[in-house]
Amino acid sequence: MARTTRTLKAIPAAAPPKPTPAGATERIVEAITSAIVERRLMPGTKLAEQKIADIFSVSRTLVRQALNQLSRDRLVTLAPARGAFVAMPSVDEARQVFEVRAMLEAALARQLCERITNSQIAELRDHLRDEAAAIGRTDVPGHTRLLADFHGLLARLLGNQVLAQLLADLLSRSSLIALMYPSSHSAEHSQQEHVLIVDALERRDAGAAARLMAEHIASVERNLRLDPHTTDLSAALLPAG
Amino acid sequence: MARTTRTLKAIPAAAPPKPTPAGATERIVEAITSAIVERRLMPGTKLAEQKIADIFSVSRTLVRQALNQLSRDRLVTLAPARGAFVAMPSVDEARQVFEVRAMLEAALARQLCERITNSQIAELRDHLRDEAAAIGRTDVPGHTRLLADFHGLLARLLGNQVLAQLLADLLSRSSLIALMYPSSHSAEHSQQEHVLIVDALERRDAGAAARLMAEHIASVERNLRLDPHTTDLSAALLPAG
DNA sequence: GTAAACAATAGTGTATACACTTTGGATCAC
DNA sequence: GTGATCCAAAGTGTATACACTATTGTTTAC
Repeated sequence: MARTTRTLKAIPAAAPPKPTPAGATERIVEAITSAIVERRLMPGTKLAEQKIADIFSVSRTLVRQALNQLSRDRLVTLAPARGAFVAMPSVDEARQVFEVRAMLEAALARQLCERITNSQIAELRDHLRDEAAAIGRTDVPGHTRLLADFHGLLARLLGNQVLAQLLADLLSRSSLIALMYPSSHSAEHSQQEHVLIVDALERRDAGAAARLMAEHIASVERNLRLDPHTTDLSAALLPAG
Repeated sequence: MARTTRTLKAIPAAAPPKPTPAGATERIVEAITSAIVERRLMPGTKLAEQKIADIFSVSRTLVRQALNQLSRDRLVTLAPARGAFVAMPSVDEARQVFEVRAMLEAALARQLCERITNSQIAELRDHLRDEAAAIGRTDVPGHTRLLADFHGLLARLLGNQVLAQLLADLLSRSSLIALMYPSSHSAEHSQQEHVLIVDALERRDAGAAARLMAEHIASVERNLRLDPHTTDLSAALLPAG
Protein backbone atom coordinates (compact mmCIF):
# COMPACT_ATOMS: atom_id res chain seq x y z
CA MET A 1 0.00 0.00 0.00
CA ALA A 2 1.48 3.31 -1.07
CA ARG A 3 1.98 5.64 1.82
CA THR A 4 3.61 8.96 2.40
CA THR A 5 7.34 8.68 3.00
CA ARG A 6 8.02 8.69 6.72
CA THR A 7 10.94 7.85 8.91
CA LEU A 8 10.82 5.11 11.44
CA LYS A 9 14.19 5.93 12.89
CA ALA A 10 14.13 8.13 15.92
CA ILE A 11 14.42 11.81 15.15
CA PRO A 12 16.37 13.82 17.72
CA ALA A 13 13.74 15.75 19.67
CA ALA A 14 16.03 18.71 20.16
CA ALA A 15 19.56 19.80 19.45
CA PRO A 16 22.15 17.28 20.66
CA PRO A 17 23.83 18.13 23.97
CA LYS A 18 26.75 19.99 22.44
CA PRO A 19 27.96 22.68 24.86
CA THR A 20 29.96 24.84 22.46
CA PRO A 21 31.91 22.70 19.95
CA ALA A 22 29.01 23.64 17.69
CA GLY A 23 29.07 23.98 13.94
CA ALA A 24 30.89 26.75 12.20
CA THR A 25 27.68 28.67 11.57
CA GLU A 26 26.79 28.79 15.24
CA ARG A 27 30.28 29.92 16.07
CA ILE A 28 29.85 32.90 13.77
CA VAL A 29 26.42 33.70 15.19
CA GLU A 30 27.83 33.60 18.69
CA ALA A 31 30.77 35.78 17.78
CA ILE A 32 28.65 38.46 16.15
CA THR A 33 26.05 38.35 18.91
CA SER A 34 28.73 38.79 21.56
CA ALA A 35 30.34 41.56 19.57
CA ILE A 36 27.07 43.44 19.38
CA VAL A 37 26.07 42.94 23.00
CA GLU A 38 29.54 43.84 24.20
CA ARG A 39 29.50 47.03 22.14
CA ARG A 40 32.34 46.03 19.83
CA LEU A 41 30.02 46.46 16.86
CA MET A 42 27.92 49.60 16.75
CA PRO A 43 24.39 49.79 15.30
CA GLY A 44 24.43 50.53 11.59
CA THR A 45 27.78 48.88 10.98
CA LYS A 46 27.89 47.08 7.68
CA LEU A 47 28.61 43.37 7.90
CA ALA A 48 30.18 42.47 4.57
CA GLU A 49 29.97 38.77 3.87
CA GLN A 50 33.40 38.27 2.35
CA LYS A 51 35.18 40.12 5.14
CA ILE A 52 33.51 38.01 7.80
CA ALA A 53 34.21 34.90 5.75
CA ASP A 54 37.91 35.76 5.64
CA ILE A 55 38.02 36.39 9.37
CA PHE A 56 36.59 32.98 10.18
CA SER A 57 38.31 31.23 7.26
CA VAL A 58 35.09 29.88 5.83
CA SER A 59 33.11 30.52 2.70
CA ARG A 60 30.38 33.11 2.29
CA THR A 61 27.86 30.29 2.44
CA LEU A 62 28.24 29.83 6.17
CA VAL A 63 28.39 33.56 6.79
CA ARG A 64 25.10 34.02 4.97
CA GLN A 65 23.50 31.32 7.11
CA ALA A 66 24.70 33.09 10.23
CA LEU A 67 23.47 36.48 9.04
CA ASN A 68 20.08 35.00 8.23
CA GLN A 69 19.77 33.61 11.73
CA LEU A 70 20.79 36.93 13.22
CA SER A 71 18.25 38.76 11.12
CA ARG A 72 15.53 36.53 12.53
CA ASP A 73 16.71 37.52 16.00
CA ARG A 74 16.44 41.12 14.83
CA LEU A 75 20.06 41.79 15.75
CA VAL A 76 20.92 42.52 12.12
CA THR A 77 18.76 43.85 9.31
CA LEU A 78 19.15 42.56 5.78
CA ALA A 79 18.83 45.19 3.06
CA PRO A 80 18.09 43.38 -0.21
CA ALA A 81 21.02 43.55 -2.60
CA ARG A 82 22.77 45.94 -0.22
CA GLY A 83 23.95 43.71 2.55
CA ALA A 84 23.64 43.11 6.27
CA PHE A 85 23.86 45.78 8.95
CA VAL A 86 23.83 45.74 12.71
CA ALA A 87 20.21 46.55 13.50
CA MET A 88 19.09 49.98 14.62
CA PRO A 89 15.87 49.34 16.52
CA SER A 90 13.40 52.18 16.21
CA VAL A 91 11.88 53.90 19.20
CA ASP A 92 8.59 52.14 18.50
CA GLU A 93 10.30 48.78 18.42
CA ALA A 94 12.08 49.55 21.66
CA ARG A 95 8.82 50.41 23.40
CA GLN A 96 7.16 47.29 22.06
CA VAL A 97 9.98 45.03 23.20
CA PHE A 98 9.74 46.41 26.71
CA GLU A 99 5.96 46.17 26.71
CA VAL A 100 6.15 42.49 25.79
CA ARG A 101 8.83 41.90 28.39
CA ALA A 102 6.69 43.55 31.05
CA MET A 103 3.74 41.31 30.17
CA LEU A 104 5.77 38.13 29.94
CA GLU A 105 8.00 38.64 32.94
CA ALA A 106 5.24 39.81 35.27
CA ALA A 107 3.39 36.58 34.45
CA LEU A 108 6.65 34.69 34.88
CA ALA A 109 7.18 36.15 38.35
CA ARG A 110 3.61 35.27 39.31
CA GLN A 111 3.96 31.66 38.11
CA LEU A 112 7.33 31.30 39.74
CA CYS A 113 5.89 32.09 43.16
CA GLU A 114 3.83 28.92 43.01
CA ARG A 115 6.66 26.60 42.06
CA ILE A 116 9.96 28.01 43.24
CA THR A 117 11.99 25.88 45.64
CA ASN A 118 14.20 27.08 48.44
CA SER A 119 17.33 25.93 46.67
CA GLN A 120 16.30 27.98 43.65
CA ILE A 121 15.91 31.00 45.89
CA ALA A 122 19.41 30.35 47.17
CA GLU A 123 20.55 30.30 43.54
CA LEU A 124 18.96 33.70 43.02
CA ARG A 125 20.61 35.04 46.16
CA ASP A 126 23.97 33.90 44.81
CA HIS A 127 23.27 35.73 41.61
CA LEU A 128 22.32 38.89 43.49
CA ARG A 129 25.60 38.65 45.36
CA ASP A 130 27.50 38.45 42.07
CA GLU A 131 25.63 41.47 40.75
CA ALA A 132 26.47 43.52 43.82
CA ALA A 133 30.10 42.45 43.65
CA ALA A 134 30.44 43.44 40.00
CA ILE A 135 28.85 46.80 40.71
CA GLY A 136 31.09 47.27 43.74
CA ARG A 137 34.25 46.88 41.71
CA THR A 138 32.77 49.04 38.92
CA ASP A 139 33.06 46.21 36.41
CA VAL A 140 30.73 47.75 33.82
CA PRO A 141 30.59 45.02 31.15
CA GLY A 142 30.37 42.44 33.94
CA HIS A 143 27.47 43.96 35.81
CA THR A 144 25.63 44.80 32.59
CA ARG A 145 25.75 41.17 31.65
CA LEU A 146 24.76 39.99 35.11
CA LEU A 147 21.82 42.36 35.37
CA ALA A 148 20.46 41.05 32.09
CA ASP A 149 21.17 37.47 33.06
CA PHE A 150 19.00 37.85 36.15
CA HIS A 151 15.96 37.86 33.91
CA GLY A 152 17.21 34.89 31.92
CA LEU A 153 17.84 33.00 35.13
CA LEU A 154 14.26 33.55 36.30
CA ALA A 155 12.97 32.12 33.02
CA ARG A 156 15.17 29.06 33.35
CA LEU A 157 14.04 28.48 36.93
CA LEU A 158 10.47 28.05 35.75
CA GLY A 159 11.65 25.03 33.76
CA ASN A 160 9.91 26.21 30.61
CA GLN A 161 12.45 26.10 27.79
CA VAL A 162 10.08 27.68 25.29
CA LEU A 163 9.70 30.68 27.57
CA ALA A 164 13.40 30.77 28.31
CA GLN A 165 14.27 30.83 24.62
CA LEU A 166 11.68 33.50 23.87
CA LEU A 167 12.90 35.70 26.68
CA ALA A 168 16.54 35.18 25.71
CA ASP A 169 15.74 36.67 22.31
CA LEU A 170 13.98 39.62 23.91
CA LEU A 171 16.93 40.16 26.23
CA SER A 172 19.49 40.34 23.45
CA ARG A 173 17.25 42.77 21.65
CA SER A 174 17.05 44.77 24.86
CA SER A 175 20.82 44.85 25.01
CA LEU A 176 20.95 46.30 21.53
CA ILE A 177 18.30 48.85 22.47
CA ALA A 178 20.17 49.86 25.61
CA LEU A 179 23.20 50.30 23.42
CA MET A 180 21.43 52.71 21.08
CA TYR A 181 19.50 54.68 23.68
CA PRO A 182 21.81 55.33 26.63
CA SER A 183 20.20 54.82 29.99
CA SER A 184 20.20 57.13 32.96
CA HIS A 185 19.14 54.18 35.09
CA SER A 186 21.90 53.42 37.58
CA ALA A 187 23.06 49.86 38.00
CA GLU A 188 22.60 50.16 41.75
CA HIS A 189 18.96 51.03 41.32
CA SER A 190 18.34 48.06 39.05
CA GLN A 191 20.12 45.78 41.44
CA GLN A 192 18.02 46.93 44.38
CA GLU A 193 14.86 46.27 42.40
CA HIS A 194 16.15 42.77 41.71
CA VAL A 195 16.57 42.25 45.44
CA LEU A 196 12.99 43.36 46.09
CA ILE A 197 11.73 40.92 43.46
CA VAL A 198 13.61 38.02 45.02
CA ASP A 199 12.28 39.03 48.43
CA ALA A 200 8.73 38.82 47.07
CA LEU A 201 9.47 35.45 45.51
CA GLU A 202 10.78 34.19 48.82
CA ARG A 203 7.57 35.30 50.54
CA ARG A 204 5.65 33.56 47.72
CA ASP A 205 3.80 36.84 47.31
CA ALA A 206 2.66 36.45 43.70
CA GLY A 207 0.93 39.80 43.46
CA ALA A 208 3.93 41.73 44.77
CA ALA A 209 6.38 39.80 42.62
CA ALA A 210 4.39 40.48 39.45
CA ARG A 211 3.88 44.13 40.31
CA LEU A 212 7.53 44.70 41.23
CA MET A 213 8.68 43.04 38.03
CA ALA A 214 6.35 45.13 35.87
CA GLU A 215 7.50 48.28 37.64
CA HIS A 216 11.14 47.30 37.31
CA ILE A 217 10.88 46.86 33.55
CA ALA A 218 8.84 50.03 33.17
CA SER A 219 11.50 51.82 35.19
CA VAL A 220 14.28 50.58 32.93
CA GLU A 221 12.32 51.69 29.89
CA ARG A 222 11.48 55.10 31.34
CA ASN A 223 15.16 55.81 31.85
CA LEU A 224 16.12 55.21 28.23
CA ARG A 225 16.74 58.31 26.17
CA LEU A 226 14.15 57.47 23.55
CA ASP A 227 14.43 60.36 21.13
CA PRO A 228 17.59 60.82 19.03
CA HIS A 229 18.55 58.75 16.00
CA THR A 230 16.35 60.47 13.49
CA THR A 231 16.63 58.82 10.10
CA ASP A 232 16.10 62.19 8.48
CA LEU A 233 19.53 63.55 7.65
CA SER A 234 18.45 67.11 7.05
CA ALA A 235 16.68 67.23 10.38
CA ALA A 236 19.80 65.85 12.03
CA LEU A 237 22.21 68.30 10.40
CA LEU A 238 20.00 71.37 10.67
CA PRO A 239 18.81 71.13 14.29
CA ALA A 240 17.25 74.56 14.33
CA GLY A 241 15.24 73.87 11.18
CA MET B 1 40.90 59.70 12.46
CA ALA B 2 40.33 56.03 11.76
CA ARG B 3 36.83 54.93 12.63
CA THR B 4 34.70 51.88 12.24
CA THR B 5 33.03 51.60 8.86
CA ARG B 6 29.50 52.90 9.06
CA THR B 7 26.79 53.71 6.61
CA LEU B 8 25.28 57.10 6.35
CA LYS B 9 22.60 56.03 3.92
CA ALA B 10 19.26 55.25 5.47
CA ILE B 11 18.79 51.62 6.33
CA PRO B 12 15.26 50.31 5.83
CA ALA B 13 13.82 49.99 9.34
CA ALA B 14 11.75 46.96 8.42
CA ALA B 15 10.93 44.80 5.42
CA PRO B 16 9.70 46.79 2.43
CA PRO B 17 5.93 46.80 1.93
CA LYS B 18 5.81 43.76 -0.34
CA PRO B 19 2.49 41.96 0.12
CA THR B 20 3.36 38.59 -1.41
CA PRO B 21 5.58 38.99 -4.50
CA ALA B 22 8.29 38.12 -2.01
CA GLY B 23 11.56 36.40 -2.76
CA ALA B 24 11.73 32.79 -3.73
CA THR B 25 12.84 31.74 -0.27
CA GLU B 26 9.80 33.24 1.41
CA ARG B 27 7.55 31.58 -1.13
CA ILE B 28 8.97 28.20 -0.15
CA VAL B 29 8.64 28.96 3.56
CA GLU B 30 5.03 29.97 3.05
CA ALA B 31 4.25 26.88 1.01
CA ILE B 32 5.72 24.47 3.54
CA THR B 33 4.14 26.29 6.47
CA SER B 34 0.74 26.15 4.83
CA ALA B 35 1.23 22.52 3.96
CA ILE B 36 2.00 21.68 7.58
CA VAL B 37 -0.77 23.75 9.12
CA GLU B 38 -3.29 22.43 6.58
CA ARG B 39 -2.30 18.86 7.34
CA ARG B 40 -0.91 18.10 3.91
CA LEU B 41 2.45 17.25 5.49
CA MET B 42 2.41 14.98 8.51
CA PRO B 43 4.87 15.26 11.43
CA GLY B 44 7.98 13.21 10.81
CA THR B 45 7.83 13.53 7.05
CA LYS B 46 11.27 13.89 5.51
CA LEU B 47 11.82 17.08 3.55
CA ALA B 48 14.55 16.22 1.03
CA GLU B 49 16.26 19.31 -0.30
CA GLN B 50 16.60 18.26 -3.93
CA LYS B 51 12.97 17.14 -4.21
CA ILE B 52 11.72 20.46 -2.90
CA ALA B 53 14.16 22.29 -5.14
CA ASP B 54 12.79 20.46 -8.18
CA ILE B 55 9.20 21.25 -7.19
CA PHE B 56 9.90 24.97 -6.99
CA SER B 57 12.42 24.98 -9.86
CA VAL B 58 15.16 26.53 -7.78
CA SER B 59 18.50 25.33 -6.47
CA ARG B 60 19.08 23.64 -3.15
CA THR B 61 20.57 26.88 -1.87
CA LEU B 62 17.20 28.58 -1.55
CA VAL B 63 15.57 25.46 -0.16
CA ARG B 64 18.19 25.27 2.56
CA GLN B 65 17.55 28.88 3.49
CA ALA B 66 13.85 28.14 3.76
CA LEU B 67 14.41 25.02 5.86
CA ASN B 68 16.70 26.95 8.18
CA GLN B 69 14.03 29.58 8.73
CA LEU B 70 11.43 26.90 9.39
CA SER B 71 13.69 25.19 11.88
CA ARG B 72 13.95 28.42 13.83
CA ASP B 73 10.17 28.52 13.92
CA ARG B 74 10.32 24.95 15.24
CA LEU B 75 8.10 23.71 12.45
CA VAL B 76 10.87 21.48 11.11
CA THR B 77 13.76 19.84 12.91
CA LEU B 78 17.16 19.57 11.28
CA ALA B 79 19.00 16.32 11.92
CA PRO B 80 22.68 16.95 11.15
CA ALA B 81 23.80 15.10 8.01
CA ARG B 82 20.42 13.36 7.88
CA GLY B 83 18.12 16.05 6.64
CA ALA B 84 15.05 18.06 7.56
CA PHE B 85 11.83 16.61 8.95
CA VAL B 86 8.47 18.05 9.83
CA ALA B 87 8.77 18.61 13.56
CA MET B 88 7.22 16.28 16.11
CA PRO B 89 6.77 18.45 19.19
CA SER B 90 7.11 16.52 22.41
CA VAL B 91 4.49 16.51 25.12
CA ASP B 92 6.70 18.72 27.25
CA GLU B 93 7.12 21.21 24.43
CA ALA B 94 3.38 21.24 23.84
CA ARG B 95 2.68 22.01 27.49
CA GLN B 96 5.31 24.74 27.51
CA VAL B 97 3.94 26.40 24.39
CA PHE B 98 0.47 26.54 25.90
CA GLU B 99 1.81 27.80 29.20
CA VAL B 100 3.57 30.67 27.46
CA ARG B 101 0.49 31.42 25.42
CA ALA B 102 -1.64 31.54 28.56
CA MET B 103 0.76 34.00 30.19
CA LEU B 104 1.16 36.19 27.13
CA GLU B 105 -2.44 36.23 25.97
CA ALA B 106 -3.93 36.82 29.42
CA ALA B 107 -1.71 39.88 29.70
CA LEU B 108 -2.68 40.82 26.16
CA ALA B 109 -6.37 40.67 27.00
CA ARG B 110 -5.80 42.78 30.09
CA GLN B 111 -3.86 45.43 28.17
CA LEU B 112 -6.35 45.44 25.36
CA CYS B 113 -9.17 46.43 27.72
CA GLU B 114 -7.47 49.73 28.35
CA ARG B 115 -6.94 50.66 24.73
CA ILE B 116 -9.49 48.94 22.55
CA THR B 117 -11.76 51.15 20.46
CA ASN B 118 -15.36 50.53 19.54
CA SER B 119 -14.48 50.03 15.89
CA GLN B 120 -11.98 47.38 16.92
CA ILE B 121 -14.69 45.63 18.89
CA ALA B 122 -16.84 45.71 15.79
CA GLU B 123 -13.93 44.10 13.95
CA LEU B 124 -13.85 41.34 16.52
CA ARG B 125 -17.62 40.85 16.23
CA ASP B 126 -17.20 40.44 12.48
CA HIS B 127 -14.57 37.82 13.07
CA LEU B 128 -16.81 35.97 15.53
CA ARG B 129 -19.54 35.98 12.90
CA ASP B 130 -17.14 34.43 10.39
CA GLU B 131 -16.16 31.77 12.90
CA ALA B 132 -19.77 30.87 13.59
CA ALA B 133 -20.55 30.75 9.89
CA ALA B 134 -17.62 28.42 9.13
CA ILE B 135 -18.67 26.14 11.97
CA GLY B 136 -22.28 26.25 10.81
CA ARG B 137 -21.40 24.97 7.37
CA THR B 138 -18.98 22.40 8.86
CA ASP B 139 -16.04 23.91 7.00
CA VAL B 140 -13.35 22.22 9.10
CA PRO B 141 -10.16 23.70 7.60
CA GLY B 142 -11.88 27.08 7.47
CA HIS B 143 -13.01 27.22 11.07
CA THR B 144 -9.72 25.78 12.32
CA ARG B 145 -7.92 28.64 10.65
CA LEU B 146 -10.40 31.23 11.87
CA LEU B 147 -10.29 30.02 15.46
CA ALA B 148 -6.51 30.34 15.47
CA ASP B 149 -6.65 33.67 13.69
CA PHE B 150 -8.80 35.10 16.49
CA HIS B 151 -5.77 35.09 18.73
CA GLY B 152 -3.58 36.63 16.05
CA LEU B 153 -6.17 39.34 15.50
CA LEU B 154 -6.17 40.27 19.19
CA ALA B 155 -2.39 40.66 19.09
CA ARG B 156 -2.59 42.90 16.04
CA LEU B 157 -5.28 45.06 17.64
CA LEU B 158 -2.90 45.98 20.42
CA GLY B 159 -0.68 47.59 17.80
CA ASN B 160 2.42 45.87 19.12
CA GLN B 161 4.14 44.21 16.18
CA VAL B 162 6.75 42.54 18.33
CA LEU B 163 4.02 40.83 20.31
CA ALA B 164 2.07 39.99 17.15
CA GLN B 165 5.10 38.35 15.57
CA LEU B 166 5.90 36.41 18.72
CA LEU B 167 2.37 35.17 19.08
CA ALA B 168 2.16 34.27 15.39
CA ASP B 169 5.08 31.90 15.91
CA LEU B 170 3.42 30.35 18.95
CA LEU B 171 0.19 29.95 17.02
CA SER B 172 1.78 28.05 14.15
CA ARG B 173 3.51 25.82 16.67
CA SER B 174 0.13 25.30 18.32
CA SER B 175 -1.32 24.25 14.98
CA LEU B 176 1.37 21.63 14.62
CA ILE B 177 0.73 20.46 18.16
CA ALA B 178 -3.01 20.21 17.58
CA LEU B 179 -2.18 18.17 14.52
CA MET B 180 -0.13 15.66 16.49
CA TYR B 181 -2.34 15.40 19.54
CA PRO B 182 -5.97 15.24 18.37
CA SER B 183 -8.31 17.41 20.38
CA SER B 184 -11.62 16.47 21.92
CA HIS B 185 -12.37 20.15 22.21
CA SER B 186 -15.32 21.00 20.00
CA ALA B 187 -15.11 24.00 17.73
CA GLU B 188 -18.43 25.26 19.07
CA HIS B 189 -17.05 25.32 22.60
CA SER B 190 -13.97 27.29 21.53
CA GLN B 191 -16.12 29.72 19.60
CA GLN B 192 -18.37 30.36 22.58
CA GLU B 193 -15.35 31.08 24.72
CA HIS B 194 -14.20 33.58 22.12
CA VAL B 195 -17.57 35.30 22.38
CA LEU B 196 -17.25 35.55 26.14
CA ILE B 197 -13.81 37.08 25.80
CA VAL B 198 -15.04 39.72 23.38
CA ASP B 199 -17.95 40.45 25.71
CA ALA B 200 -15.48 41.10 28.53
CA LEU B 201 -13.40 43.32 26.26
CA GLU B 202 -16.49 45.31 25.34
CA ARG B 203 -17.27 45.82 29.03
CA ARG B 204 -13.63 46.86 29.47
CA ASP B 205 -13.50 44.31 32.27
CA ALA B 206 -9.76 43.64 32.36
CA GLY B 207 -9.90 41.05 35.13
CA ALA B 208 -12.59 39.00 33.44
CA ALA B 209 -10.94 39.24 30.01
CA ALA B 210 -7.62 38.01 31.37
CA ARG B 211 -9.23 35.23 33.38
CA LEU B 212 -11.42 34.07 30.49
CA MET B 213 -8.47 34.02 28.13
CA ALA B 214 -6.32 32.02 30.52
CA GLU B 215 -9.15 29.57 31.06
CA HIS B 216 -9.80 29.29 27.34
CA ILE B 217 -6.20 28.37 26.57
CA ALA B 218 -6.05 25.99 29.52
CA SER B 219 -9.23 24.40 28.25
CA VAL B 220 -7.80 23.90 24.77
CA GLU B 221 -4.69 22.34 26.27
CA ARG B 222 -6.66 20.09 28.64
CA ASN B 223 -8.54 18.62 25.71
CA LEU B 224 -5.45 17.54 23.81
CA ARG B 225 -4.61 13.86 23.99
CA LEU B 226 -1.18 14.38 25.47
CA ASP B 227 0.09 10.86 25.91
CA PRO B 228 0.80 8.74 22.81
CA HIS B 229 3.84 9.16 20.56
CA THR B 230 6.26 7.42 22.85
CA THR B 231 9.70 7.31 21.29
CA ASP B 232 10.30 3.99 23.02
CA LEU B 233 9.45 1.31 20.48
CA SER B 234 9.31 -1.56 22.95
CA ALA B 235 6.89 0.34 25.15
CA ALA B 236 4.75 1.09 22.11
CA LEU B 237 4.66 -2.49 20.82
CA LEU B 238 4.29 -4.19 24.20
CA PRO B 239 1.54 -2.08 25.79
CA ALA B 240 1.01 -4.40 28.72
CA GLY B 241 4.71 -4.33 29.58
C1' DG C 1 31.75 75.50 -12.57
C1' DT C 2 27.84 72.61 -12.11
C1' DA C 3 25.26 68.64 -12.96
C1' DA C 4 24.00 64.77 -15.37
C1' DA C 5 25.51 60.46 -17.70
C1' DC C 6 28.68 56.76 -17.71
C1' DA C 7 32.01 53.39 -16.37
C1' DA C 8 34.51 50.66 -13.01
C1' DT C 9 34.43 48.44 -8.68
C1' DA C 10 32.60 46.09 -4.93
C1' DG C 11 29.24 43.08 -3.13
C1' DT C 12 25.03 40.42 -3.04
C1' DG C 13 21.87 36.50 -5.10
C1' DT C 14 21.64 32.07 -7.04
C1' DA C 15 23.36 27.97 -9.08
C1' DT C 16 26.55 24.32 -9.44
C1' DA C 17 30.39 21.25 -8.13
C1' DC C 18 32.58 18.25 -5.02
C1' DA C 19 33.66 15.90 -0.56
C1' DC C 20 31.89 13.30 3.04
C1' DT C 21 28.29 11.03 5.87
C1' DT C 22 24.48 8.15 6.19
C1' DT C 23 21.74 4.26 4.64
C1' DG C 24 20.07 0.14 2.59
C1' DG C 25 21.30 -3.90 0.35
C1' DA C 26 24.28 -7.53 -1.33
C1' DT C 27 28.00 -10.54 -0.46
C1' DC C 28 30.69 -13.52 2.26
C1' DA C 29 32.05 -16.13 6.35
C1' DC C 30 30.59 -19.39 9.67
C1' DG D 1 20.23 -19.91 7.86
C1' DT D 2 22.17 -16.16 10.64
C1' DG D 3 25.41 -12.75 11.35
C1' DA D 4 28.65 -9.22 10.20
C1' DT D 5 31.29 -6.74 6.59
C1' DC D 6 31.58 -4.24 2.55
C1' DC D 7 29.83 -1.63 -1.32
C1' DA D 8 26.81 1.45 -3.88
C1' DA D 9 23.27 4.87 -3.99
C1' DA D 10 21.33 8.89 -2.06
C1' DG D 11 21.65 13.10 0.39
C1' DT D 12 23.69 16.60 3.16
C1' DG D 13 27.66 20.18 4.11
C1' DT D 14 30.72 23.45 2.25
C1' DA D 15 33.08 25.87 -1.28
C1' DT D 16 33.34 28.14 -5.57
C1' DA D 17 31.73 30.29 -9.88
C1' DC D 18 28.95 33.46 -12.29
C1' DA D 19 25.26 36.91 -13.11
C1' DC D 20 23.33 40.96 -11.66
C1' DT D 21 22.56 45.08 -8.68
C1' DA D 22 24.15 48.96 -6.19
C1' DT D 23 27.60 52.48 -5.41
C1' DT D 24 31.29 55.53 -6.22
C1' DG D 25 34.46 58.09 -8.96
C1' DT D 26 35.22 60.03 -13.53
C1' DT D 27 34.14 62.10 -17.60
C1' DT D 28 31.51 65.02 -20.54
C1' DA D 29 28.08 68.35 -21.96
C1' DC D 30 26.37 72.81 -21.15
